[in-house]
Amino acid sequence: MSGDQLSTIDTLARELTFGRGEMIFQEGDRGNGFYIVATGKIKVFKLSFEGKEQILHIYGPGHTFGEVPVFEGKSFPASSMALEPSTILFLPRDAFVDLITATPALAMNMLADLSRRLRAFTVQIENLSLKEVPARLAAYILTLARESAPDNDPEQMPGKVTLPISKAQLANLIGTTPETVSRIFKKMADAGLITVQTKDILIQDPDGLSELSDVGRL
Amino acid sequence: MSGDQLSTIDTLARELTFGRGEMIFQEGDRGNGFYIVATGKIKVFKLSFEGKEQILHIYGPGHTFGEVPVFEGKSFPASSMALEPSTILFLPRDAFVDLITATPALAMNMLADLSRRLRAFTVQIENLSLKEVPARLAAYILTLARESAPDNDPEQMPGKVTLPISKAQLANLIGTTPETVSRIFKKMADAGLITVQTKDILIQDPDGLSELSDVGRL
DNA sequence: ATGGAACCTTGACCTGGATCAAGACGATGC
DNA sequence: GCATCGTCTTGATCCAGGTCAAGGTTCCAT
Repeated sequence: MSGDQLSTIDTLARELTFGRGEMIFQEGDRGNGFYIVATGKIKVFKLSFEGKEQILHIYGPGHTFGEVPVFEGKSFPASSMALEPSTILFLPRDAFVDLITATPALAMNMLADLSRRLRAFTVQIENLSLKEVPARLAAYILTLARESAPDNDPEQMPGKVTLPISKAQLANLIGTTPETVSRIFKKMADAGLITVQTKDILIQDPDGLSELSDVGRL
Repeated sequence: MSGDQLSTIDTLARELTFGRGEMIFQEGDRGNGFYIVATGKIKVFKLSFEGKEQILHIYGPGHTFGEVPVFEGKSFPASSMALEPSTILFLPRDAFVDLITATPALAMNMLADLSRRLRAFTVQIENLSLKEVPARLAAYILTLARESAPDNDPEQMPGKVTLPISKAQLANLIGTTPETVSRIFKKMADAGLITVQTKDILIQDPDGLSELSDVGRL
């Protein structure tokens, strides 16, 4: 987004603060606006009938979320909660729709953003239905490493990553349980792929990890 | 879309024909345009390393698909194949981007369309990770029934639906195997929920089905 | 530093559903 | 009508990973 667009948005937005664990919206709520993370970290997730959780996204500063109902009408398809103390900008629907209608470049940005999100879901569905847990975990570690590489240059992938969330949240994100995450980390370590030190993961064998993320058998 | 927009699109589009089983595009292909189903039926899907398939969408006449690369740059995140002889309109990227930039209403339509698709993926992820196969199957049957209800009025849900795809494709769509689909249909019939006659499904107990789609235990 | 609350790990057990293999059914052409 | 091919069903077996239960760590706040 250009600086111009951002400053216009500033005048439209209301700033909200949430403590760790506070709900931002609930699945089924009528959405009359959407959100931008200013500081902190939030998750968007679904709960099953029995209370099991599947995380759909985890977003930090700069990310927008909750815009599906803005464009589609209807209600939020999932719920959202602050993972740590966070400040969130809320953009009311009507003013934003006016703005985006008047600003083709903003509309194109929004289309690109939703498209990226569709791609991300595509990958998540592939992971959940076509890969086993070891492959999903390997893929997650590699994604983390790639994201934190300077210039996103895969050649500069760091040898150490730090988990940005608890292992329990990580389990929910990749569609499994904390117990299983723990066991697979152990197996990966035994196989010489990584070393786990609390929240830090040393990547011993990037190629091996990469193969595991495709082939999936440990 | 208004008639005006459609006729403009007509002049931009190229018409393509595909036989049953023909590929429309492959995951990773550079997308320099997107598609509208004119007649026939197509699937969008991912393949695993070992060749297992997960269907992401099945689309009939009127649906657009393959627009993610148009807005995001990059390549198709999944592959697409004709399920029956189909005619497909292809819209080249550049002309369409010009048109959408000049036509705010069209941009809003596109945003609404992508938002609907995000919602659909949200449901699919929920199904894959939070529900067991019986619940997914029940949900699929109910979705079929609701879609074919007059005016989409749930009160008018028909007592019979006809599967629009083979049971093998259905299995791929809900993330399981033909064997399992067969067994669960049998159990549902034994429980008095439905009767299966080849491609026709008589819905005996809509409420029971609905409960199964939430609670998931048969 | 110390007590407590999250969070994480490990073990034992169990089950949903995948896989493999073989037959039944149904549609299509000859 | 009969052979053939694709689609579906049924049975037997197996295993990834979920669940339950019991310690072990880490991180705070006091």
